[in-house]
Amino acid sequence: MPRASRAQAQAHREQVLDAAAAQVRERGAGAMTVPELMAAAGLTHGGFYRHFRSKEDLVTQASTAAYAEKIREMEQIRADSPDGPAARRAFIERYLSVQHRDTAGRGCGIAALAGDVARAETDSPLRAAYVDGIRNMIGKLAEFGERSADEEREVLIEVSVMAGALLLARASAGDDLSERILDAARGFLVGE
Amino acid sequence: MPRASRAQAQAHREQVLDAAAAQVRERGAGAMTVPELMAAAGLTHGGFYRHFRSKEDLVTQASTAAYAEKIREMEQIRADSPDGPAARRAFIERYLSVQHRDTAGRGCGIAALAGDVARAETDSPLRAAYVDGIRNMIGKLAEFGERSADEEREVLIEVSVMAGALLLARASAGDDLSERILDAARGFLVGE
DNA sequence: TGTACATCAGTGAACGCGCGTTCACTGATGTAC
DNA sequence: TGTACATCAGTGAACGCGCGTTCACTGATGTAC
Repeated sequence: MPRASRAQAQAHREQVLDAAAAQVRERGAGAMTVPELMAAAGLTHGGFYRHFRSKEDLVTQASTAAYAEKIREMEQIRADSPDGPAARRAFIERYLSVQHRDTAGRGCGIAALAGDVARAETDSPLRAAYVDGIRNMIGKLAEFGERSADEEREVLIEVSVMAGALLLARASAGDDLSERILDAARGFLVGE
Repeated sequence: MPRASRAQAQAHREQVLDAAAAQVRERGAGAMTVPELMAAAGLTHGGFYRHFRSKEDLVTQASTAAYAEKIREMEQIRADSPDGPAARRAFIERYLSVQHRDTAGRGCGIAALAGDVARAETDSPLRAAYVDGIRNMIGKLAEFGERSADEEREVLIEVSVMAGALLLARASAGDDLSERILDAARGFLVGE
């Protein structure tokens, strides 16, 4: 396959980026490799650098794509719901489900990448993308509810409970405790 | 240094383990290297395997040590406090401080390693150690408060808020949002 | 308590491995006329 | 619309690198008598 058309090349780029967006959440940037990601588009590793400046560049783009994906999902949930509170409830119930716990690759990047970004340089593009992502998520969540004066504090607590419960549930998956964490957080956020 | 005494060897082992317990929280298991850890005890890398079966073995022991360190800290706080609720308050305030956010290497392993353990095999020793650690932490936290009937749910929510807020604050450090997350969580857990 | 010997903590060179990245090359695609 | 040529997406061998791990070796420590 010595020369693909522009449309094909663009499709390859998107396949690699999509595979990376899943892998970075599921296994982390360190565990994903260039040959493996290129193979996801049916290619060999050599052509990687016609699409991305470096692996780090791909990781940043893939993370950004992961955050954007979640925002689109939130907008979809809002569109499918009769009102804000119903959207909020639907979002939280999906977020704290066993299914979300077990499918990190398509799940919330804010939760999945928190530990990795915490270890990144303070001025790294990865962190900038993350802060953008979490701001967007907070913004969407704020749109969902009619709220009190201390709106931001409430939303920040909600996000902390959601991300915290999801991460602890993932780390303790295989033990009863995992489901109990999800249940407790769900009960707290959306009532019995 | 061709042969150290048993006492010296034991001290070396502890220095390596201690350095690993800090590194695994601060940079993750993937980013810490055998030569670097041995250098922390003033040794070269070759002797590593007289102390540990493998790097993975060290990581497991270091994680376990990190969890135990935190439990000891909780017991210390309890001993220094007049009653349970005061201990709970002191623990939470320390947990959600900027200082704890900025010193992951000596901080809570449950929060720092959640993302890594979530990606470990379901039956790995790393995960078993983690579940032990989080159970201990939950148990200690439960001892701190006089509580309602739904004690476990309350404690699980508290732990989720704490770990979640700490992780999100670390990932967004350098931005205003980081401190606002810590403040919101602290306000929620210990009142104004 | 002394002596002779076995033990074993630590050394440092070496290994195989897989990684990210580079590069000369191929040949269909895209473009200029 | 056809033709001639430049472009460039993808190939696959090769690179340097640092990793975890092994191993023959050293010589002070620990032990048996």
